[in-house]
Amino acid sequence: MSSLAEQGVKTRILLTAKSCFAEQGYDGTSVRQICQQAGVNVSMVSYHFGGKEKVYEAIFECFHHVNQPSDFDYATISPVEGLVLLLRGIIESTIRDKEISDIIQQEMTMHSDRQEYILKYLLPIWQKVKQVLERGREQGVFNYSSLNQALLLVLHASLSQKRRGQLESILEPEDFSQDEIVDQTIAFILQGLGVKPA
Amino acid sequence: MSSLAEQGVKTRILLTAKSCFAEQGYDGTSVRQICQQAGVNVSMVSYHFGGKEKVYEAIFECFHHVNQPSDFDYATISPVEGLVLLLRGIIESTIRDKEISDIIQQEMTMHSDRQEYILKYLLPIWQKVKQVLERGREQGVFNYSSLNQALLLVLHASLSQKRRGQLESILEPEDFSQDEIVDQTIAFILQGLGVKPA
DNA sequence: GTCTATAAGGCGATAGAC
DNA sequence: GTCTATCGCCTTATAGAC
Repeated sequence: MSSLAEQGVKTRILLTAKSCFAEQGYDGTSVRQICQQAGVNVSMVSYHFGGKEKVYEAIFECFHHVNQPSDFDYATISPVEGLVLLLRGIIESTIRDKEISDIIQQEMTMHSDRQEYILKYLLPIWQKVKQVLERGREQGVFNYSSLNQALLLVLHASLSQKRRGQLESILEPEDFSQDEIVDQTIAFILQGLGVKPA
Repeated sequence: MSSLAEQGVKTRILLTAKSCFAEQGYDGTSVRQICQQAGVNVSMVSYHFGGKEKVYEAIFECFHHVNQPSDFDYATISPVEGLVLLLRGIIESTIRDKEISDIIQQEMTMHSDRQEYILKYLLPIWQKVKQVLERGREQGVFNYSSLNQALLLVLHASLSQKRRGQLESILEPEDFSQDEIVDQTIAFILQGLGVKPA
């Protein structure tokens, strides 16, 4: 049922494009390649989406939900709990949909016009992280000098899964479950922020 | 003296290409654009380098020194000191030459053939970081569950400067010196690894 | 070493047939 | 909704003049 071959044309284009953009980048992927790989005629991209750029946008409209911050009430939970919730959401979404997360990572290092589009989805989450960090410092549970630097460090650390592929050759054959990896990442970040173990 | 206009043709191409690749990616940059921006005839790329791909390789041969690990003797320094030395080298090199560091970051998320070329320069350093982490855990100064995960976290945290541009809109107008930023990054990582403050 | 001119092909997009 | 055929542009690379 979820096999590519059984999906409709529009979905096949969308899923194939997502995979290609993630592996080769936007400029490194041609409309022709997407369509060939999706088993679809070249003209279908223009017909169903209106062009290559629109396919790109459609990918995000379709899959942005995976990266949405969980809503919580500041009054009822502590900064540490809030941060853990946010981090868990961010880290799990990068593991759940590696392709989207790769596309985002690529676009963020380039200075493309497409970046603006992506930021629309990411900034609200980053803003939340920032607020939690600030509140935590006010309450004395987080200990850092620069709010900016802390925010950057926290966001980068939560992307730590990204380079597994490249480091494969020097990594150990450990096996931790996905949940354990998420927990270890969160623990590292909390320690880095100077949170005392409970 | 270091103005682009006063350099030789080969150097102008190299510097301009580095800037373009960093901003737009390899596939997003054309030979024609590089040459126009460098004030040089299109054919000069083939003549001096042998093609676009060779220009890319030449960039790394030319600038890899900035990312070389400082050599130190394991017998005379502690794991913490060794890690600090390595991290300082990595972090400072990403700040010193943002372009190279952007190019590396782009290529690492894509699955291109060019990646192999970059890894040649990076793996030795990552290997050193891994060894120091391992030794530190044996001696009880580092505290982490998964060596792989610790390595990934440390390497990602040391790239935390990378997203300043995108986060600009939500960052505070703080001003810390470059040295302070490096120190804060290292402090975060050490704390994350469970190192007790001296 | 540097230039112009051009080759050979891929690109995104679409008009028009079915 | 899907296909073929094609347009016009841009790409990398180079042959040959100076």
